[in-house]
Amino acid sequence: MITSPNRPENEQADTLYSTNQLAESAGVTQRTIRFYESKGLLRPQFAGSTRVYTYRDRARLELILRGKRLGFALDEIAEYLALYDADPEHISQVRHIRAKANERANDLKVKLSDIKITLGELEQIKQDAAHWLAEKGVPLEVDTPIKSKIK
Amino acid sequence: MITSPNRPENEQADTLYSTNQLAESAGVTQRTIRFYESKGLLRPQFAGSTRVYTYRDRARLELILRGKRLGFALDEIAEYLALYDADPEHISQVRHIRAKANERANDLKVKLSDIKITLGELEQIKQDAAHWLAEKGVPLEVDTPIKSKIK
DNA sequence: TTATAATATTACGTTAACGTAATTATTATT
DNA sequence: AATAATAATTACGTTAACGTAATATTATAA
Repeated sequence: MITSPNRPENEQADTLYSTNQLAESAGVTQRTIRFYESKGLLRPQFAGSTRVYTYRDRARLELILRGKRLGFALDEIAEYLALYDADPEHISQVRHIRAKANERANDLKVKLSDIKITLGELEQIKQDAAHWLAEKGVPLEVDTPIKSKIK
Repeated sequence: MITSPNRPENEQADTLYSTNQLAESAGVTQRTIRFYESKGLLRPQFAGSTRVYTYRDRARLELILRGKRLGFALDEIAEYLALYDADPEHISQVRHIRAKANERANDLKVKLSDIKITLGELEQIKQDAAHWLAEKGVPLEVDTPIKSKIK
């Protein structure tokens, strides 16, 4: 109801993945996949005893990995995923989702600010270094044969 | 040389901190402070056997905590701090710093993009929820006595 | 149908980043 | 000087997030 992960355009809606395939396509190990399942983050279908993943599972995995890149713990990511899962019946549930989404957004705004500040500092460092090198009259980078060839 | 952390305006340049004071002022434990020292992230002065921290150490601690908020590991943060530490003699060192700063900036740009995407998704979730609630003709939030009082 | 390759299950191991004592100096206060 | 409050040292404990076998089941290919 609320929102659901989009199907990537360049991928068949009905593509199915084995554990291994899903893992490789995302650049993680099977262990990681089954670990996420054990934590309830992924819930594949089964064909007998073999796990079968759909593009939905793949999208969820992407969300998980993005959360990781942003430094969130798996249980925080689980909460985030729950915002997509819910097919809420009751008003209180929808309110809860809205509130949670808001919390999460606020967390992210702090990170956004941290990142901007840090990028500014890094830029400063880079400029200082560049000036220092310019004063010495030397190029910013070493002129490697490979680079000059590419250029 | 290159760049150094700024002294916070509203803090004396000569304020000194004990381990405990530094910890409390940053909202961490002494253990954390000494742990960071053991990893080489902080290098306080000593008065006898007692550690003495300056505003510089405090600034470094802030950098460390910001790095943590962004999901960086301590050894990555150590690399970042090294960009401030270095008082480089050689051209190769300055080039190295510039290159590292650039790498770091690129990492951060990925995170920045991740954050923006996620913020967009959260916004979508919030809007969906808001519309759903609007259709039902109910208010977005529960009207608590406290909130209405504040208002 | 047997060999080969994928999957699954089980379970112990590992690393980072501290937590949590317990014990031992130091320093400060009465 | 005795006591109390801080600080430091030492060291074992903990949690998250997997890694790394080892073994057992399928599933598939020859």
